Amino acid sequence: MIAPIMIDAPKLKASCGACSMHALCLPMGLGDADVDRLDMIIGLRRRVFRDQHLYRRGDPFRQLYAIRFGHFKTYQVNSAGESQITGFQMAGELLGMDAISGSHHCDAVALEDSEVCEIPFARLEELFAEVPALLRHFHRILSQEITREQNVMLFLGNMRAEQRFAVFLLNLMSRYAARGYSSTCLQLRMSREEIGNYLGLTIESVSRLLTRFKSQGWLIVDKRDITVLDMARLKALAAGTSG
Amino acid sequence: MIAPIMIDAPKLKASCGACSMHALCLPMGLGDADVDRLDMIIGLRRRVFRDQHLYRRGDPFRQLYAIRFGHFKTYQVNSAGESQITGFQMAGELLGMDAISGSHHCDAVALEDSEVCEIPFARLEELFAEVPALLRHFHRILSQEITREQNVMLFLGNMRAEQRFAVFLLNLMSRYAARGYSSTCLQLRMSREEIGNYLGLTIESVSRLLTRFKSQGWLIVDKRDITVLDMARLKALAAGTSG
DNA sequence: CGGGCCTTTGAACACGTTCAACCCATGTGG
DNA sequence: CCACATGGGTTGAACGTGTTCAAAGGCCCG
Repeated sequence: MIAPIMIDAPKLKASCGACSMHALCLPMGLGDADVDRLDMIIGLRRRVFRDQHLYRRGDPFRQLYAIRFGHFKTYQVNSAGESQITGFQMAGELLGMDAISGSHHCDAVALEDSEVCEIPFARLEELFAEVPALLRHFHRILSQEITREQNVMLFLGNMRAEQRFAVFLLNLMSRYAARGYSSTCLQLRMSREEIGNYLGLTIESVSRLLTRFKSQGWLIVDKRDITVLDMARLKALAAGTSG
Repeated sequence: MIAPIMIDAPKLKASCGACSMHALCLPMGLGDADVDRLDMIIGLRRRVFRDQHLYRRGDPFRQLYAIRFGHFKTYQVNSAGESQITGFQMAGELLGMDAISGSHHCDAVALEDSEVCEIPFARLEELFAEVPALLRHFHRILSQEITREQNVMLFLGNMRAEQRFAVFLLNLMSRYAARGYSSTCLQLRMSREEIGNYLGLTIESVSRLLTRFKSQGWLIVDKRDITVLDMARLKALAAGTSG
């Protein structure tokens, strides 16, 4: 194993106030004064290149990461070495919450060249005491992560392939929509294999689903560019109310 | 729907100091003085009879619940009305963390007559400011819940029935062991159907698995009483290292 | 004894997997 | 320039795990 040679991007101080994600991210709902206090503890920005790890299972926990831009995947590995992708994360979302118990319990890898803000947790804890609104929002984020995962269990546990895939697409759509992007077009950042892994399906099944959705006229598919033509249909599939 | 007539058990003040679960539950690791402070905010004990809801999806969030004795299941319901059990909880475990974001996102139902402590969240938040160790432990609990769920995704997403079932049994075993019970015998508190639902299998599959494990001499099965005869085998199955 | 519920067992089926071949775009070296 | 390798994706055919449907067994409690 030879570490790839790469030049670290200059590490710039991050600023929540100036960040386009501040309405979705950790400072959500804070007043200007409190955002400033948060800014003071937010650490450096860190570039993470495609396929690079942001953290690995077993790494000691020091900080959370807020995604400035780019995309990540997190995955669990079982004792037989097989992995299960547990989520895809995009700008404005927080990474590393699985590690608050002491060390990281999953791996996080960049799907494309990305940038995160490092949030030293010890300093964040200090700030919690001074900014109760921040603590409250942090608890909401943790709670939402728990609920998000329960919804993944829901589709892994009792939906058929078609329904899982529809839920997956709609979930991505709505997250991009919340970030101001089109709510009918999207560019997948992950490979078919990664989608399949996440959905508990094989790459072939995902490929067949895409082909079928396309041939039914529900989607336009061009490599990783997806356009939804029949949103109602997709929603009906996701809801399980279409036969 | 007629609400069942039942006499509410007298609501007693809960006491962490006197509770046998205090080493596993919210007060874990706190000094006596801090446990006393926690005691002051812990609300009443509440009896929840078998099949009764502790909370329902959509209920406003006011408090967390610590299980004193008994067992619960939590489940998600999709728009088609199908449900997915997302976890089984036992004494010393916390319920309601999915709701911190505002309202409950799943249902919690008692598997047997049980008792919980009500922990008013607003008062807990006040206490966080005064007892940092409590806040830190609370964050650990939330984080562990996230990791637990990721492990459920792992088996729902890429294990075969046999392996899922082995993982399920071993998980129960270890949790009972942590509570001082036998690490080879256990009494299932949930029906075959509930196990199947949790594992993403049908009741028939669960029944066949039990029969097979029994006939292979790995388990003794008598209704809901399970005794493990070949622990090594079970662990190998769970790890996926047995062919 | 009878009814209800949970569980077990059997047989046919179906969904998604597995295995294999092929496509296509990209990049590399002669 | 072509030959070739590579990685991601698609397609087809056979297979297998777990489901579905159906029936029967066991147990509790009235």
